[in-house]
Amino acid sequence: MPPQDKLELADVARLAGVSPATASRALSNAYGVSPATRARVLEVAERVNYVVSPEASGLARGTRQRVALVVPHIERWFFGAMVSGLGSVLRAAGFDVLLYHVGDSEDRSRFFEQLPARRKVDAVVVVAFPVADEERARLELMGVTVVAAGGQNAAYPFVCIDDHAAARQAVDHLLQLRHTRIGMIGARDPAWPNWPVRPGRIQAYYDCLEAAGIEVDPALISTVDWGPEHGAEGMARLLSLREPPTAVYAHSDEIAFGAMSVLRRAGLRVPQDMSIVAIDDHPLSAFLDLTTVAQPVPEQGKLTAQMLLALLRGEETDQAMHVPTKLVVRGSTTRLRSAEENTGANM
Amino acid sequence: MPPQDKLELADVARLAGVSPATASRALSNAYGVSPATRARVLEVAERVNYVVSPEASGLARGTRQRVALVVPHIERWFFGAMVSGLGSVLRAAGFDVLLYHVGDSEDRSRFFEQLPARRKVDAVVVVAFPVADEERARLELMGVTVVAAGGQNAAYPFVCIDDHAAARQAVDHLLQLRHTRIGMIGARDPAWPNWPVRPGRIQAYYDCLEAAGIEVDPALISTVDWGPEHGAEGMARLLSLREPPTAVYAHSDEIAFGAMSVLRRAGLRVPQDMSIVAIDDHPLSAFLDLTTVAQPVPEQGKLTAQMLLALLRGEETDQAMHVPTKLVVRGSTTRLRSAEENTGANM
DNA sequence: CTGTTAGCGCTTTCAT
DNA sequence: ATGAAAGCGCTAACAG
Repeated sequence: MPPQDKLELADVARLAGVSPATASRALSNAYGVSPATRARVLEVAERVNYVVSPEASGLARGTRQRVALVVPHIERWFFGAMVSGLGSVLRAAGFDVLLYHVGDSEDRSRFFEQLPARRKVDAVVVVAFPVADEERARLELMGVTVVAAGGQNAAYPFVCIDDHAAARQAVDHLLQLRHTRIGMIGARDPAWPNWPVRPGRIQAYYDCLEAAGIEVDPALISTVDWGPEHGAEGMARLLSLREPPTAVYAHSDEIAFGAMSVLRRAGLRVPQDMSIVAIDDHPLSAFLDLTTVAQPVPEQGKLTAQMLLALLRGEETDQAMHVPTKLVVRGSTTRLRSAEENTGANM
Repeated sequence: MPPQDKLELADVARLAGVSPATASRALSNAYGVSPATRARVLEVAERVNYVVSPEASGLARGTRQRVALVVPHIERWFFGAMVSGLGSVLRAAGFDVLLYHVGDSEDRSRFFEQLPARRKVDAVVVVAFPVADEERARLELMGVTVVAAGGQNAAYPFVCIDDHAAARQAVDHLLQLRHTRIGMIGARDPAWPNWPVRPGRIQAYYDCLEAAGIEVDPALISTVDWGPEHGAEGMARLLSLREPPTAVYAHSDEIAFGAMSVLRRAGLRVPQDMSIVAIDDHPLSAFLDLTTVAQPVPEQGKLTAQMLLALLRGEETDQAMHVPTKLVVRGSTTRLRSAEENTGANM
């Protein structure tokens, strides 16, 4: 009996010999229905394969049970993993997930201009991207709870890693390996030019070097768009310096992958000729032997969702929540060798 | 004026000095409203920031304007890219995207048992996974259009690559490079044991070797779960053979990445000691110099969505649609060298 | 515990 | 071209 969805509550009620009201109560397991009646209604509903109309139910009860996920780059591991974590707890809580993929700045502005999620959701989660002031103003029009997953977003409660701490783990690792000429390949997001995506990842570089008494050489800092191809670009630039770094700290594993490919092509060995460390622990990093600072991504999604649910229940929650990161030492970093034991570090 | 969503059509109508009926017509740009009136209504709606209640509107007009995407592994590039393609055309057509992430077999059976999307969507897209018969039966209960993206699914209209052809491009490439001992690392999905995920990718191996007059050595076939860690496993097994292959064809780039890591650790060089080719053209493949058969993923998503929209409009469409693949030769494959010019190919 | 009665906010005949 | 009125399918008082 295919399009069984033609059956409505009234039918079930009639079949069960009760009023629609009672049937409704039985189905939504509210109080005030005798076990026998409820059982009968449930049995009938089951038998005829009945499901409530969410539109009607939502209209009547003024609820939506839906949350919007606004995601910039769904095809990237990080965002997918975040969505996966968010989704699992939201679904478990009976919420449906409406996905709004804002791949480029055009999608982005369309989303905030038109607010396609208006009146459709109880909350929105902005996944790992900074919300501009005007955008925040627009979002406000929706009048719903907003939280941020995987990126600090002063404006909303958020959960993410402590970028500064993570970056410190990376840079300190290099420092401990006695490197002093440490390059940094930083990432910006082309969709948000002039917006330092992860200020903490930059600041930590300065702070660590300073703490180690090393003066920052601006030439060693390369800022590129996100992505392996640009990581490659950044590395190439560093290699072209008269005095290249002996180690590089990349803002993300994917940047590092690109950097490593340039090194390989230049005939330089990792880690002997160049140490490299990054942040993320991408699923492929173990296979590329990349030393990195791991962050738990699906967990961040789950925590964000839990925070959101608490907020929706009207509970108080922290404005910020940080999850810990952990340095994973693999084969891409090694102790700086002194000049005499060195073999071909300078191109 | 934050929760502006309290305004209803009636308010707009009043403010514009018309009846709700007229206001409704004006907003849904139906016929039968004088330009002047329409303009006035639109102006008011705009000014007070009005949006229709999708629940009420949907209830009244019996429509949903939503499609469900059922996605197995959202954190993997392939699925994310597919979703991105699907989403862009669906959104452009005014549909909202409901995401159902079925990560493991438990999620899966829950999805098909409970059919959480019932009565919520106009269609469902199963993204790159085979639907079992019982599952199809359940899906039927929803009484909506179903299409498959990125994987053939005899049961539903679908768009995907021709696996057999793609695999042939890969294996023939190896054959042309004079390899004769060609290994295959095939992938199965742990969530669907005993289900050959991509039969065409296996069959083509047999067919190509046969066409080349080479007898298939079962020892050269290694079937593993999806993922780099298992690709590594598969490669290790092949390497442990008394007479290992000189080239390997992997079902997917991510399998190949794992395989390559094992080779590197074993001190074997790619491609000198082992050629390796795969299918996908993962965004990182260019940086790992992997020869592979590229498939256009977001395009498949777009095409699937277009096919779905056509179906929803009641048009006829092809039951199957194949997108072309293309061999991308990079550095992981090379001509088989004869024994005498060989250096250390046998562990 | 159960039935009756109003709506929820919008669309859509059917009149005018 | 516009308005009045009757629902769409369900839930939430309010009685009993």
